[in-house]
Amino acid sequence: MQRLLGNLKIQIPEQLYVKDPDSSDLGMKIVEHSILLIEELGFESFTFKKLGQAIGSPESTVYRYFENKHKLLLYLTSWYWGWLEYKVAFATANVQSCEMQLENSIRAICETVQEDQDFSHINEEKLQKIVISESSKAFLTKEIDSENKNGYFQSYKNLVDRLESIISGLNPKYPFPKTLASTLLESNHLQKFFGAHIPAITDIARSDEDVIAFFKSMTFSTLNYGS
Amino acid sequence: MQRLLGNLKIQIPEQLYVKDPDSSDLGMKIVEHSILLIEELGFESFTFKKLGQAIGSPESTVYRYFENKHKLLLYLTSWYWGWLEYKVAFATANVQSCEMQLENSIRAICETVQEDQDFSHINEEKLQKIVISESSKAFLTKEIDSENKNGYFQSYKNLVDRLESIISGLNPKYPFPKTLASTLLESNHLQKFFGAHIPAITDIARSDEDVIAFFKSMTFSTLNYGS
DNA sequence: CAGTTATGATAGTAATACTATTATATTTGC
DNA sequence: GCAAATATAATAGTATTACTATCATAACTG
Repeated sequence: MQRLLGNLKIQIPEQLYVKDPDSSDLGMKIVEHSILLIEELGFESFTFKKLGQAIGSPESTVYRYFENKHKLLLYLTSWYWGWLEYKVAFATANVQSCEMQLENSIRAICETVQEDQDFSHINEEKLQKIVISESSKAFLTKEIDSENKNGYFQSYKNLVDRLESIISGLNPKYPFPKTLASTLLESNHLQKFFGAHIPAITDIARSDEDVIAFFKSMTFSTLNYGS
Repeated sequence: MQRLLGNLKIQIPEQLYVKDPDSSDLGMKIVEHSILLIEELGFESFTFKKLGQAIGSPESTVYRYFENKHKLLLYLTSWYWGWLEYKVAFATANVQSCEMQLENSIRAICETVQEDQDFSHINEEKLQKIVISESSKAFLTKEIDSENKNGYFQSYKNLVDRLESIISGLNPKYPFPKTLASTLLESNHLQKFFGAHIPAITDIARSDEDVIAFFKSMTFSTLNYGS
């Protein structure tokens, strides 16, 4: 998939930041380098102090944009979900056949970002790696209920809704369209991670085609569209 | 499922502990209360200091059994996988039909532990909740490759192997038996978590029957055993 | 009963995740 | 063009975490 529209801003729930990082050069630098650093160090070893060093600012400056690193992670994952929803929308636009819509969506979900597609300051390739390894830590917390209530997961819900309607378009009687959608999204990450790090528990090698074949077969046969 | 055999010890890779917690009363108390505390506080807020307070020992004592809380989590999840493998083995023993074996396995995987089945000092109900919310944190780390090399995930692999052979028993030509197995295990947790905390992204209510219906349909249709 | 091992009691340290304060730029409105 | 507001830098400080170390005592073992 080629470059997306140049001047399109991905919406992030404003509860996730103190000050919109898109509103200043410094804010964008914070986001840009947080992606580089989290990808490099892993989320546990990533700190605002290190991020401050990377951008040449004191850590207190970072705190003026994000309350803490958990919210920064939520911000980054929300950006990714928004971006992916956009990719799915694009991949299904003007496609008549529901089957083709779903197939294209699965490809969009499973496709490994190949190189920085330069959506401004965001390195999508590294962001995708972060999402694979770290995104579940954004919701697997004791604060999940209040955070969900506060709308922190809106971007994820939007994406699931879009996938749900594509799935239901193909088989309106299928009783688990959302479950299938969220399973596709999360399992894609897990299988990619297993393929790269615990190969004994998956048949997926490193190519996207394996993952796509698995999820296509799973999805279409579950929906009784035998693949 | 009723109580398992009384004097059966679940094997845990010995790299995961400094001193076998099963070898002393204090060790078992550590494991017992770590389950209660992690379930109560969540893994992030759980500390060895709090655990020490809970058992009336200084935190240095806890360190004599476990190097750090990450390894303790690996120990607990390994115990759970070992226990689940045992449950699956039991649920499929003497069952002739491959279909029935797989169905029973799916039930065993998805069944919510109803009450403490009192496998000695382990509260399986709470341990299962921990596995649902915290187990992926045990592998989603930057140290995954060396830890995998060191055999930290052996219990998980054993379980996946067992499921794989059941799946392949039903359809020997299916190319993704391990992927399907690990997807079942992980997605079951995720969907239970979503059902309880982010209901907008799943169709699963709180009953096990929904999850079982979803995974049965997914599994059998993928294996061309149309359900 | 001596020797070993396990545990308790206590202290200490570097790093983390913040919060606070003050000074200095930079931008904006008039 | 300047005062006022705002953003950032510089620096300090604090409670907690995740350990490590030391020494005394209790318990078990041969």
